[in-house]
Amino acid sequence: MISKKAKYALKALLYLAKQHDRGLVLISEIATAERIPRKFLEAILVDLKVQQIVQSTRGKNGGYTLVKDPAQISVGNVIRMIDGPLAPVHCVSHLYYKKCDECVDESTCEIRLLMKRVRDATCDILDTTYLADFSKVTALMVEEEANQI
Amino acid sequence: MISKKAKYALKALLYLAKQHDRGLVLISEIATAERIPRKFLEAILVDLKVQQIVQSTRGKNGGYTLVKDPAQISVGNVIRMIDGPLAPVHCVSHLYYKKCDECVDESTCEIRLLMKRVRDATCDILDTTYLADFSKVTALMVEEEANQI
DNA sequence: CAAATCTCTATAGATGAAGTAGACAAATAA
DNA sequence: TTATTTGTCTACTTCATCTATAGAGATTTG
Repeated sequence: MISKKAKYALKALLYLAKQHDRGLVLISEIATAERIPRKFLEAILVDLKVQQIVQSTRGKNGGYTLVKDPAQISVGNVIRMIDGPLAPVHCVSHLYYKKCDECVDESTCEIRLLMKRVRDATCDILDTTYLADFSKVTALMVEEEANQI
Repeated sequence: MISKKAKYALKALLYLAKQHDRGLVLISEIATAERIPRKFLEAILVDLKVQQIVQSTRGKNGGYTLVKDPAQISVGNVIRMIDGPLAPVHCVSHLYYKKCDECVDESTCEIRLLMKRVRDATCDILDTTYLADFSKVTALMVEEEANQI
């Protein structure tokens, strides 16, 4: 299970992706639109700022915006930033690898081999899906492009 | 991430599967062999007993044994018994379905569609892998069959 | 300066994970 | 019957994490 925090982060980023060319977006606008507790969202956006996914401006007319292209922010990385490893056990994680305390011999652990398949299947999906791949986003972007002609 | 409890449950069941035809196995034997805290394992085995995966006998010469055939106990079900849903979000779980609090329209939620793919991929692996599928177990069973001739 | 925004620090309640302790009940064997 | 072995049950602890909330502070604009 991913945390609510990670889900909120995804929703917020998706919202920012939709508004990508409208400049800065208010925290409170995102919170209202996506029904995320405002103060909680603040904390999430700070995390995402530290990770250099978003940037912000203070003061009047301030707000948040994406730093990177929505086509370069993968869902997998967003979840990792908030929740940590996607793998079901630490011992099959690439980025958060840690040996199991109780494991006698990792190289022959059958559970590990099975969990590695789960990890790979999960990462195959989440690491190849980017914010820009969500159809609403792309549909909206196509619309906007059309409007710009 | 699955819990340690679920991992311990799997290891204990796998151990019981290996000893399947040797009758009752002591909690303390499993605990020592798999390096699981003994008292914690007790609690886990009670859970598995409630779920009718194992059965036990008290008193001298007592112990635990599997109730079902190792070829009929899937890893997915074991994890579900201990940890609950395999799905990354409740709203794509079959057995533990629950609507997301903040979701405006589930039918068009893009995150949901993506997570459904993750759930399906995970379940495809874990619900089709049974205790008997672990090679050590099967190898040992083959050996034992040979010895019985 | 006043208003609008983000920022930082602190706190808090609920929940669950992981584990421990100890008395209790049942089966068996001497 | 009694001692021993083994699982059972209840309760508790400790610690961490999740999900927030409150409020003062810093910054920018008009």
